[in-house]
Amino acid sequence: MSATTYSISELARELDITTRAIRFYEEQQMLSPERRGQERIYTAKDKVTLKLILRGKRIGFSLAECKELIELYDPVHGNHKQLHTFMAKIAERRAQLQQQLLDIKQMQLELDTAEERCLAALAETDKKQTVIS
Amino acid sequence: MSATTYSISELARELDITTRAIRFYEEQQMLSPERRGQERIYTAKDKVTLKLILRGKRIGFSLAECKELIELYDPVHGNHKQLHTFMAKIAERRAQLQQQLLDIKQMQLELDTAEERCLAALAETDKKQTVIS
DNA sequence: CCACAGGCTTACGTTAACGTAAAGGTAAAC
DNA sequence: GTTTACCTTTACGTTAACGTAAGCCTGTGG
Repeated sequence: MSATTYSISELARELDITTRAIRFYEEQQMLSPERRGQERIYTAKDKVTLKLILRGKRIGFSLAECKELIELYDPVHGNHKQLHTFMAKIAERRAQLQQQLLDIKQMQLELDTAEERCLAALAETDKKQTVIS
Repeated sequence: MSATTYSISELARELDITTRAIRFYEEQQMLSPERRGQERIYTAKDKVTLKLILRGKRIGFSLAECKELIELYDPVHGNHKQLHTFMAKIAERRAQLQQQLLDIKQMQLELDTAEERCLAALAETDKKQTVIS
């Protein structure tokens, strides 16, 4: 069970972020790596957490929201009331994601027509070019 | 052809944003409404532009990126070279959107399991509650 | 007449998410 | 033994996207 661990710069390289960013996420209590002396030692779980953060960011969540998402996967929260609020938040997120899906599909359609217009415009100028030359 | 127009606060109400935000978008050259004296007069086209901005924001684009998107719909750009760069940008966006779609679907799956775990935990505590009471 | 609702400009304030620099500790390599 | 390559902490700087406040103009209803 020799658990694989990472140094901060290893993780940074692998995930293509800066060490500063990783330390910042720790400041924000989204990570709490072990220490060997002063040095931070990251586990596979920490790496998963970081990936969750990055994915959250890609779909436009704030770090605070990402933190909430991470906490959903943390089995510490046994409180009855908390579970209910979490369920509510999950529902919220779900609705938000649904809206984003619609937005993205709409945007894709529009990129289609934008691209077509570009191509048409290019064909036009090409025709003129041909005539002139 | 009595074109329908809007005052700034009408638009703000309808789109659920502040007048400050609308003026800010104008500062950023994303809008250029007509004026009647000092007052800004917005057309249906302006409203469409605003909606584009808001949708762009929902899927995580910066205002600068939204501006580029808007310019894609602006028929002013007849330059050959520009059209090519625009096509490149469209391709970029398309890839980005594709990644977002994957991210969102993954996130939805994970919300599913998170929700299940919540429900399971609730069921557990409920059982105990029943036994105790 | 004047209060009031809306519009305008100018300008400083704010939050998020890091960037960047300074100053220093440690361990292996040359 | 001193460069090199990491690591650390502390702290001020920066950008985006508005918020907020101040001060002023303008039409309109009571």
